[in-house]
Amino acid sequence: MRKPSKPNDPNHASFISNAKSRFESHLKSKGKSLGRNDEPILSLLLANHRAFGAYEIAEQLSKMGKRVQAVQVYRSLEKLIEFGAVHKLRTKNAFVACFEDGVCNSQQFFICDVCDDVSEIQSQTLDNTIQDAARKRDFSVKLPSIEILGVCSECANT
Amino acid sequence: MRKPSKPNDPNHASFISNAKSRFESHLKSKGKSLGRNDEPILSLLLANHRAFGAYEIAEQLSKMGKRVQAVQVYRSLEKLIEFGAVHKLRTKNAFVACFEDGVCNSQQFFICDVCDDVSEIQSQTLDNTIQDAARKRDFSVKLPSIEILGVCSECANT
DNA sequence: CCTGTAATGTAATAACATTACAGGCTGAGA
DNA sequence: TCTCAGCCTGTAATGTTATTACATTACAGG
Repeated sequence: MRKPSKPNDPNHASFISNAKSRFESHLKSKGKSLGRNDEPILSLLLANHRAFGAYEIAEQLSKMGKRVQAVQVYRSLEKLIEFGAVHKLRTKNAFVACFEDGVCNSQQFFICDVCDDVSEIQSQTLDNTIQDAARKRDFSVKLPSIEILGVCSECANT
Repeated sequence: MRKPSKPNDPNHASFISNAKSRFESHLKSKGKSLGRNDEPILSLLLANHRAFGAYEIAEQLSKMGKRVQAVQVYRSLEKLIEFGAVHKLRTKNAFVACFEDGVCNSQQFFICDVCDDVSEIQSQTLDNTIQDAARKRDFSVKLPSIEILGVCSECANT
């Protein structure tokens, strides 16, 4: 199983620039373009492995000299989410970068209560299990949201 | 597979009174008691198969002559959720009664985008799959939240 | 009666999210 | 090159969800 890129990975930098250029070409293909605010927001999220609230993002960027308000953050997030570069965690009302390579469709997260670390998984088994359950009840799945709260291994061992 | 009790079930009334008395004895066992607001809120939720926002609950009850504010609703909901009589849907910021018999630990929902119907399932397979995935990453699960948005069979056939 | 605990009521505010509107940039097509 | 449409931006206001703070009421047990 390939681990998703984390900020301490040696090739994290190249991962980030890849993610950005994928996003940009996606936007172009949809007649849109990379906005002035999109890049800093994506960077902030990619530089961390945890989720940020929208207002927290605004605050962080403002601290770094790039003054933005919440609404602008939400605008960028909307595009980023649509593309799959960012996911929304419903249990936290917060947003986290996607660290998977390529296009990401699934939405399966383990979220540590202690350190707030978010790790995304792509379990085909889990997907299949859900599809099976859905089929049994004749339910057509649009958007599965799976967020498992608990304690990660690092926090358990301290 | 046993279907959860729905408002149109012939034995729905007895299901409701069971749920209420279970909740009441649970409270007693914890040195608490059924509050003036708890019962109307639980009744409202049990009488419907969909999720209600907290403010919507407050509004409904107020209409019925029982004036309550959001904070009071949240207070009751907290108790009801802790007991397992009500679940919170994070994708909707809304609350739905638990229609399972007995104690409910799991949190697996199919939510219809069209009619807002919520159906809860208790898939052991799904639980196991998640536990497996968690074990692999040494993650200790506290609170899994699984909400599958889509279209239910009834809405698909119309 | 007094006291401690839980429940209640009311007001205010925090936290999260969206709408409305005015202005600015850019690129495709006349 | 002009220009107009579509997108992006900034600002303000508002809507929605959730919580805090504090004063009050209800009630059981000493």
